[in-house]
Amino acid sequence: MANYIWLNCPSMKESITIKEIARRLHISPSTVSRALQNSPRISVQTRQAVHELAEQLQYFPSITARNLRQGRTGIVAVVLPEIRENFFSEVVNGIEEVVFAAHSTVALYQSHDRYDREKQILETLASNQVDGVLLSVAKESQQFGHIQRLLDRRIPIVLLDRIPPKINTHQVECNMEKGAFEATKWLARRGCQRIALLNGPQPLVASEERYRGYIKALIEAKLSVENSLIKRVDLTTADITEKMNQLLDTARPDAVLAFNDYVALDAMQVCRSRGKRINQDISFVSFANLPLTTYLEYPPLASVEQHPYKIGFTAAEILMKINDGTLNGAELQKIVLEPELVIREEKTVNL
Amino acid sequence: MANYIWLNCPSMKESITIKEIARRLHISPSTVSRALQNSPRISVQTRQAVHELAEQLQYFPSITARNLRQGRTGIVAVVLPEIRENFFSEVVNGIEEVVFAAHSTVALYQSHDRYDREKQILETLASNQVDGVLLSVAKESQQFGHIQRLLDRRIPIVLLDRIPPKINTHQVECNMEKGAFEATKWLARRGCQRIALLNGPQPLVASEERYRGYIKALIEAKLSVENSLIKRVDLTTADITEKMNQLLDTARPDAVLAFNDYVALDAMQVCRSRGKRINQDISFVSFANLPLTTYLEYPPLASVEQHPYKIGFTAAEILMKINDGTLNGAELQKIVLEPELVIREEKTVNL
DNA sequence: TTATCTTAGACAAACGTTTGCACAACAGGA
DNA sequence: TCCTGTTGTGCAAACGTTTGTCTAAGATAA
Repeated sequence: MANYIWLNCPSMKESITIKEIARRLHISPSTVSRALQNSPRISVQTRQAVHELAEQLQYFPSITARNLRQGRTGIVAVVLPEIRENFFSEVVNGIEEVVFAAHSTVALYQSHDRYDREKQILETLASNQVDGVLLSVAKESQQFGHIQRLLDRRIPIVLLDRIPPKINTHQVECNMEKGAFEATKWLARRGCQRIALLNGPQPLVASEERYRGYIKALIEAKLSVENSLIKRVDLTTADITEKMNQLLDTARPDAVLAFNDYVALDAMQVCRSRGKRINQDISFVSFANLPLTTYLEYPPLASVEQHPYKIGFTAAEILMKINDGTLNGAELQKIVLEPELVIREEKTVNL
Repeated sequence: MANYIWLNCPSMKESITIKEIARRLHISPSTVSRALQNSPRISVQTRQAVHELAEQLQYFPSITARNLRQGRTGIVAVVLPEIRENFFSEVVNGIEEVVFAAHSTVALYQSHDRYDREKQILETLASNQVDGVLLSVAKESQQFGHIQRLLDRRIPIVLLDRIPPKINTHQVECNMEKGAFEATKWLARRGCQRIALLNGPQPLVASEERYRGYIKALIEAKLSVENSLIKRVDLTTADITEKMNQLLDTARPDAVLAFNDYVALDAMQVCRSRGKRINQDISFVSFANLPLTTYLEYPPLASVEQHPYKIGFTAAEILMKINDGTLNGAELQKIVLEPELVIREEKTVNL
């Protein structure tokens, strides 16, 4: 109520446009437009006059109008499962760096790992006519028609990290087979003989990759592959606890390669509660290299760093290059980054 | 190169518009527009026909055109220090929920706690003509002209959590004075006599608030206020370590109220390395209630929950209500949420 | 029958840019 | 004098919506 007269005062509302500048300088809007773009077709005097007046009047171009005219929006949609996961917030960091530098805007959407939400988001994007989409699919998603529909609308998409099968578009991921291979090999070299794999859920490509790397390393190290040493978890604490207990009961592992740090941490709780000394009776290696592990009494001995920042950065770069024509959108970019095995200084229990 | 002829094929590029639907149904575009909006001015038959054809042709409205016409952008800019901090990613979650439901878009910007970056971002926003800004200022920022300039351009701003002085706009924060008060009182009731305060840096309003609540509780509990029990840290591990060591050397605290969970964790490392038994010889309480604390051997006994999700949610709601006229932008909203002291089940060292 | 009211829809302007084309003025060369 | 360039600018259309006003036809009432 307070200031409603003031708010309705029309003179305050009018924002100055190209037309207004043109009117004041007695020239045409097209001239002003070109002058602002520093077109060589406009004389230096006119250009200067326009720039001065624009500055003086605090002119800001209407991005909306420009977008409409030019058929672009300057918006890059980022669709991720959950930014509170450190991996994804780092991905966003990498993306933002590139997109901001290119004077575009990051529009953020979270699927919270739910298929229906992801679908709804992509449908929204179709009408928003974004310049491109960076997508990491939800854990839950099993069908991918929504992605294909966006591609059909000629919206460039770059898939990050979680790459669904059968979708033919640009992608950036980290070679987790190699990561699992290196991690397992490292455990074997350290003398571990019974290395367990606490893998992720079946449908995830990431689980498949880790499995392959693990097996490959066992073979190379001449260790036998035992099914009792391999478990899949659905990433809930309850399930992780159950499977870790099963491992301890039946397989007597001396090391565990965990799907990610969270799985490792939950599994370690189980081991501790059963009197095992972490990294002494049983060694842990996992994926992700979360910053929180620095605060742990007994963090995993090593972690496979997946370079999330670089994944985001690279994916965003591909999109920007496609949009400015540096890269031909028709040639699909499929980039595989190399992971890195980060070894921590060893902390063992000394009672 | 591959498909460039195909890409240039004009027939593929044309997206269907209201005009196209109108042409096919031999009616005018305005009728189509109104039909799509289910205007009662259009007959039921026509409405149905329009909807059917729109569906069949996969019509998506051009948000850009609509925005231009309606003088809005549908974009809410979110400017935060760092989304990898759990607090802020939860804030984003709350914001996204509201903004997405209102069919608007979240544009994300991170200042990385740097003043120059924050300034640059807000300048960009001025020309992008966003519908509103949700801002949590950078730790580094001491001057706030960039915020005022945005307000001068009639762009509604809601400040979150970190509220700078002298800026008169909407704000949502959590009452940290009360949080500190409750936390300190709880420690006192538990029998702690020498409660230290490991506070944040001077310029932060948040530090001031915690200080006041701490003092108030000490007085109420009839404990003496000792300067040697109060330290300020700059939130780096090095400084925290130094100040915690000073505390142990000179003040013999039996409890520590830490600025946030990270400060608490670093300080606890120091205590452990000096042989103190956490939550037995020295009790910890802090702010934030990070999820990582569930994985800790000895988490802080209690944490002051600041409800970041709710902060984001509330702030976004204010913005949306201002923009749809439910709320008058001229009446400033200053909302203070109540914190909550979360008590953990006690874990003590049992050697 | 005429006057008034409703209904369903059409017309056209507007939002603020950008850009292809036209054009006037002036120059230089033949 | 005419032709051809060059330079600087204006005109108008276009991007895809939304919305105020107008109209024609039919309905109702006097």
